[in-house]
Amino acid sequence: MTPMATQKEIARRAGVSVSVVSAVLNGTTHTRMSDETRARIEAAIAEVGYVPNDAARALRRQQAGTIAVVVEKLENPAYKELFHGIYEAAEARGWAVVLGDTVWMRSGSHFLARLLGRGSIDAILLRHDGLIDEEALAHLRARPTPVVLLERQSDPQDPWVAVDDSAAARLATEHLIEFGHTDIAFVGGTAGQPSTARYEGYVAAMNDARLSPREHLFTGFGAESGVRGLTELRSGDVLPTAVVVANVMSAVGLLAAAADAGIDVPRRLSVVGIHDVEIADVVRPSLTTVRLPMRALGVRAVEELSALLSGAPMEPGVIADPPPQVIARSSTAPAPAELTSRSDEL
Amino acid sequence: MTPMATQKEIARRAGVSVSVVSAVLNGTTHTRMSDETRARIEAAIAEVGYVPNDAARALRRQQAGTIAVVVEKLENPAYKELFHGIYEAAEARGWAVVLGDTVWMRSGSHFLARLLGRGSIDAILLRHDGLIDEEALAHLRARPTPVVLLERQSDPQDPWVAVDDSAAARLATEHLIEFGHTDIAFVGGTAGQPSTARYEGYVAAMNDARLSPREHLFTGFGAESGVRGLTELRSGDVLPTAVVVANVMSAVGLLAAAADAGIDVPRRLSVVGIHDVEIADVVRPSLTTVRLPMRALGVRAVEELSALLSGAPMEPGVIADPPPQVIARSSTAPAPAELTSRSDEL
DNA sequence: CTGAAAGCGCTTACAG
DNA sequence: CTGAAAGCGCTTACAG
Repeated sequence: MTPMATQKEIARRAGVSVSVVSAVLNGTTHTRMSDETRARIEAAIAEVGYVPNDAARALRRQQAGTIAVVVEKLENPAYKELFHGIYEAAEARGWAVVLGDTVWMRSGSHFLARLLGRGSIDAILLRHDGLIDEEALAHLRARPTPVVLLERQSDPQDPWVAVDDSAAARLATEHLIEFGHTDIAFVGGTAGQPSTARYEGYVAAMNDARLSPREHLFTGFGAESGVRGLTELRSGDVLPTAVVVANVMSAVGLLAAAADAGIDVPRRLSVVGIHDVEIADVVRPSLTTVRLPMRALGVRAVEELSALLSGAPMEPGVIADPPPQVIARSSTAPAPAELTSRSDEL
Repeated sequence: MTPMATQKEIARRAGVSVSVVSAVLNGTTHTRMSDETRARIEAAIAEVGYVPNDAARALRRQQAGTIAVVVEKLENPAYKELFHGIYEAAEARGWAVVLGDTVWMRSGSHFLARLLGRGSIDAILLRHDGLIDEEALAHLRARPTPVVLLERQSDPQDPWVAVDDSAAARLATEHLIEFGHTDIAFVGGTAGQPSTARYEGYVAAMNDARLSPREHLFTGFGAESGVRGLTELRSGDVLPTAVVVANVMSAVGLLAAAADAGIDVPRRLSVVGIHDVEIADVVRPSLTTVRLPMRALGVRAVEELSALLSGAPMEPGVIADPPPQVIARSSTAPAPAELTSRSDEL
């Protein structure tokens, strides 16, 4: 096995020109050749253990066959299904997928350079919750590399696809309302998509039920955010009987904080998290969540990218099918009777 | 801004040859030139918004400046720090990092092709727990692309670095022994690294304390594995008073199963998980863990890769500094007195 | 049915 | 101080 064999070497061994070697490798041109020639070439290919040079191929074809997926907080378990969907759809189209975290995209990083440069990445799928710096975003927009955003954009200068965050929060809220809750809070996220869309869904559900929505408590992401969320709720006049948490890890953090504070979930406080992930099923009490079609989001995103690359951009939009779905577990229950009637007490 | 400007276009605008353009871009050759020329070229570069073509560069330089990191179960929270360490060390050496999951590496995938091919990936960091198929591994080994394994190898034909899994499990076990436990089980993982190393550490600690180790319960990974682990433990004659779990998510799953079964953690059963991740602090009872230097592992792995690429391979080995460390939380407590003396009861 | 040649965009000896 | 040229490994019209 010759480590670095090229088509030239194969051509030499098989006594043909590189054109023919390339032809048997790609099957695009020179399709007609004698079986004997083809066999000789295939033997030589196997003999040297040929692997193509992707850089040369990318340069010549003017496309790398690779797309990048960049998300904020790679460790977010909600991305598991998203990645799977993206991977499957990309493979089906002949693309390799590479992943990265938005924190790697800081100005001047080699990672960013690879995204901005041409030749090694054909397109980018980007999901962020507002923590990415504007400079990096501006860099991206200034490049010809297509970028599809995995979140709703009010100003659709960038193509985007998104799950229905608003509907998800609406469902979560309605689930609580059906349980008789009237004082429901909304906690978590930052000012920006997708948190804002979720808050809007919550407000809509509250308004529909003629209930007063509370202010959006921007506590950020992660378990710590849930802990802070409960602290803020307890520092108010009245502790609500239920809370919608913008993010599943925050919801788990809020659950822990409630346990530590001796607040009984779900009897005194019901909790719903957005995004159904494994951990929701594993904490105690188990967490009621809203399942969002993250896998379908990944598939749609790749389709959008594909359309974009072929010059036929699709309508940006929200994934309607499958719709978000409440997964009821043990963290939600009917509102405590004594509180819904009088609405006081800590 | 001309979307696809090349050095040729810049040279034309500045009235120089591409050699000089390349020189100001890279600063390697043609270092002496008139300030006026340099200024004119820099102006042209800014004017067209030049970005290099990475494929052309990679082809010419015969290196891509990108390393791939492939792990099993991307969603494992223990990787968060590992990725961070790898990223920092790689950036410092001028490499971009791309991530992928081992399940993407199945034969014939475009992702695998990109790893196997030359030109776009200079080297690979690979971590797996035995779930990767041998065929993919054989493919990798047959290529000249350097691979560093992020786990201990008994047969060091591949370079490797690893955290001290054995010491971690030993510490976990000793922590329980200090609490007076004598009947301690070991649950989780598969037959293979790093689970085996952890089991060995457990056995060593038990032997040192003249206690009888139990059999390794191979239940796999993830929360489900912990649930199965508890089921198996309960189906035995005697439920141990403590358990070391090979994997932190499995430990959380075991905690949930214990709660559901009405087994009091930590008063009836103490639980320790390997790997300190955020979730350990957020479940209730919070989970005692052993913290492993995953960030240092990432840094060392990149150093090893760097040495390998420069033809001076380092000694493979275990990261001794910082050493593993027990993070005591609420899932471990002194052994129940009535059980350590009589050792029966369910 | 097969080969010679151009060219993707870059870097780097080499010549002047 | 600057330019012309070769060549990295591939694909693809084009010619025969």
